[in-house]
Amino acid sequence: MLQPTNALKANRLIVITGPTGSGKSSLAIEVAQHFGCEIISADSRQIYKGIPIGTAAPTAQQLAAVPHHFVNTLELDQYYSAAQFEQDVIGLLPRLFEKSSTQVMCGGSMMYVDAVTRGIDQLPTISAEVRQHAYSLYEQGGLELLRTKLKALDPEYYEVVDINNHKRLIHAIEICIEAGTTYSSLRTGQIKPRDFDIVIFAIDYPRQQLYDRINQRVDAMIEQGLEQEAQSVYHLRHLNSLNTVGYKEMFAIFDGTMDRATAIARLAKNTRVYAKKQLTWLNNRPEIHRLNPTNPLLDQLLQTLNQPFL
RNA sequence: GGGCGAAUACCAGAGUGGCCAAAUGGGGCAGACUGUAAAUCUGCUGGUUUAUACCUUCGGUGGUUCGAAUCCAUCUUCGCCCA
Repeated sequence: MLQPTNALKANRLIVITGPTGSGKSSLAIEVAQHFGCEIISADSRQIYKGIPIGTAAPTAQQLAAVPHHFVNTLELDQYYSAAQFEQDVIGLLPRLFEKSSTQVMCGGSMMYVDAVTRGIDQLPTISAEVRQHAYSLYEQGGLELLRTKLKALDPEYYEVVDINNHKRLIHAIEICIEAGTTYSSLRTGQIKPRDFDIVIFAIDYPRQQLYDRINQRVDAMIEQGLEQEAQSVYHLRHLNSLNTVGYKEMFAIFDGTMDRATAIARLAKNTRVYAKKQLTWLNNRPEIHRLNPTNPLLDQLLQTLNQPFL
């Protein structure tokens, strides 16, 4: 059933997402220029400083052409999350809407996109002590201990978690401890209403073409000096922000565990795998408008926006 | 010309009479996902709409055997060694 959501609200957020290498950034700039607005980046890695090449962050020219938010703003050791992103974006948008009633968000971190477009549940922030405690459980007793612990803390959630995924187990345990209640009682899964319209687009390349583009982009990154960039942050390799495709592979070269050619091939492959995961996520969001890259993207996007019912 | 070794699924590579449609890795495909998510985790990967089922596979052909990827013969190709 089509809902007449367009133009009901005063403001509108255009979201451009899709797999890595599909050309989101340049389309976002076109769209932003068309509407005279700014760009909110929804990218969990471009937000960090010092890793522009490997994360294919907007270039200096692109940044100069349109103001970008959430790019190159955090130190590599700073904690950040989808929930913080939601809060930050929702906090920023009113100010942006004052300048233009249409704004653009662009990025492939699907959880970040969801955090803004659908919202995520209110959960307590985990203290360092609780986090450390949860991880020490894993170190001491592995998955088995985590399972036992979670089963006692939150039997309901235990029934539905992926019990092989230590991150999920740990996180659930953390929340139960921190909140003093069960994680399942805090999981509403409800979509938060927003006071602005949301229209989401993704550039839909045929798989093979997308993979070709990714392979080319990896070569370009190497030419631009990805290896040197990785070298410059090598000493911080343990940070989550660097547990990232592009850096992991370069670090393996420095470690001497992989030769250069193998590492580069692996980087390309891991990027393809990442793109596939994004596609899987996209497949679960039928409301997203797919743009056909063989035709002018901006035109298609504007045409969709002009339809009376979205 | 002689001697030896090898040929296994998309690739690499185990298996050397039944528990083998065949380990494992790579690659490929598919999926999950509510707080570090470019993270983390899962399934499939000979065919048959389901399968603890059946069928077709382990270079070719022909044998031995109740039973062969595994043993024998022979052929083909590749590698190494002696000429």
